[in-house]
Amino acid sequence: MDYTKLAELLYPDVTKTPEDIEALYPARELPEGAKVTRFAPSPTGYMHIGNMFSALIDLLAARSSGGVFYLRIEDTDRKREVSDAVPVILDGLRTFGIVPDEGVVAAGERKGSYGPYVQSERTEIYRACAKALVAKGAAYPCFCTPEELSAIRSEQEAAGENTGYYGKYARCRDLSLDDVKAKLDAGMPFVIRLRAEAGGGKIVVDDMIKGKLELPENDVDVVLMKSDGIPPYAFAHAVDDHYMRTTHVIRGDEWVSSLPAHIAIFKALGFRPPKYAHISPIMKLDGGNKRKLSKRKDPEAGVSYYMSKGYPKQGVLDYLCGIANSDFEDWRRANPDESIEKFKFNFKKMSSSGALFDTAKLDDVSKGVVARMTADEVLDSVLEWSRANDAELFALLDGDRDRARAIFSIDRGGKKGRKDIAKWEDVRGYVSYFYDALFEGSSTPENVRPGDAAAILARYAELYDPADDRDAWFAKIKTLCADTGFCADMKAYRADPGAYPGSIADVTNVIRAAVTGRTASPDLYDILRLLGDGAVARMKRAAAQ
RNA sequence: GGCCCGGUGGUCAAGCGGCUAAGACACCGCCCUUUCACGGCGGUAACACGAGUUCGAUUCUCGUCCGGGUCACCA
Repeated sequence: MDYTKLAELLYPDVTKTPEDIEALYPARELPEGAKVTRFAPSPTGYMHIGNMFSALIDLLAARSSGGVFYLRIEDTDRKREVSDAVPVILDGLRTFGIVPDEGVVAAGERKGSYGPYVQSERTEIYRACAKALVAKGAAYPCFCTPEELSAIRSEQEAAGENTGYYGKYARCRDLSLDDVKAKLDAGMPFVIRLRAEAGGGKIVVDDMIKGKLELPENDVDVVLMKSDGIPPYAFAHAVDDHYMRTTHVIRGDEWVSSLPAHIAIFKALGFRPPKYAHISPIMKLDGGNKRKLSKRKDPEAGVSYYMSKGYPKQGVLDYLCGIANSDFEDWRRANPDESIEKFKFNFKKMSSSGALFDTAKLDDVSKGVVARMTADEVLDSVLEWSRANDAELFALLDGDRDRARAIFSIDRGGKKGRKDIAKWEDVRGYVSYFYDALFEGSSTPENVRPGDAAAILARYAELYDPADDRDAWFAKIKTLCADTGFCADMKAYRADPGAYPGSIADVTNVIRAAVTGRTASPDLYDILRLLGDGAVARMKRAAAQ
């Protein structure tokens, strides 16, 4: 069989060779040990948190080694393609601060000299490689129809054999040149398949995360070019990552089972495979069992969820970094203001089993991040978020920015970091009592008798003067205690709680609850000053009830 | 079902033949505090099970069980 003729028959118009292409993409000039990574999403219009996680690992691996992180669009499945999906990916990445330095860096913006970075624009390259493979006898055309293939599969299933196009089931493997010519002339569609080598043995791959992986050698004649002339994932992966000079392929571990086929393709092409890092999926607890976060069932599986809730980017990033390398938390404590790109990321420290997504932990990390922000940073972020997600809140805040800034300034700065905002969605509740439109009404602490509470409020409404400074203000609280029989000295109170109707803590809480509707809030003195007459009105109203 | 991978407190996790088995989140208690927080201190709580190897197994081997992934002209 003259494979060259077969190749000519299949791809008469292809004149380029893999060597020609090779010359176009010389080795990258990077420092020793630099990692070239890539995030390669398909444009489905949806971004999974797991995808973002792997993009983060790409970024970390590249940055911590002085390498390059690029983004490639894998749009080889025309059926699944969604229009305008690329901006969704880019937006998701950008709002969480993951910005590639090469490839498709923004909608309509490409950078780098290893492109094109969109697979649908690379068919010329794939065709040249496919042709060369056929000419070498390493690949061949297959005319089997989907019906024939599924018949083969059922036959194999019935016989209890492995499914796939291999061995005796690979019917098109040894078609003669004339057979091929006849089928081509008849206009039959075809795919190009890899002529798999014997198989039966084992291959060992040293995964960056999972360590030694012992896998069965590939014996399936996998599809290299689909009948639409576009390659499926595996072939595109091999040629793109080779020509784009990727050093480390980081992807979900659902790919490890197809790794032998990928390695076989690299080998057939004469390319050296990259290093692989297969990351475990992010899981969720469901009815006592762990399972992969599902796009259909779990809203929190989508990156858009975190965008719409308004999680600050550093909160999400830090949480994810903590999942990636558990010593990240210590590093963050030691370097509170450093960019995560400075973190010395280590593949070996990644877990080889799937981590459960812990929203309580995410919230805690995120609260820590927000607690360190200045009032202006908080205001700007909340404004930006609410503009798109909470029009009422935006109008309130934007209507008087100075007042909004003053609200966010309470207990902020210095060592008093309050941790009550995890995400911008929480802000509405946090500021509600500062705005009559959002105020939910006064309440009374459970451990104070209603009569006492009313007396405290009525008296304090007379006593309170917005002009008082902090000391004068507190002196009046003490006066209030004396007037109502409550104990002004916490130590004395603790020594003999039964002797008083309550303590100064109860007194302040009565006022707090009347004014804010809750028993936990930032500094009362500051709140009262911001509320002014409104606070007094609330106290009077609550006292009258 | 075949083939891979995994199993340390409720969760994330250190650990690599000998330890009172780290730490973080959550929870509980105490302290600090004019309130609420923050913070500090302390507490409850774990090596899936069974064999083997070994003087000694959380660590090594095998089996069981459980969990996950994958078996397309989808990625």
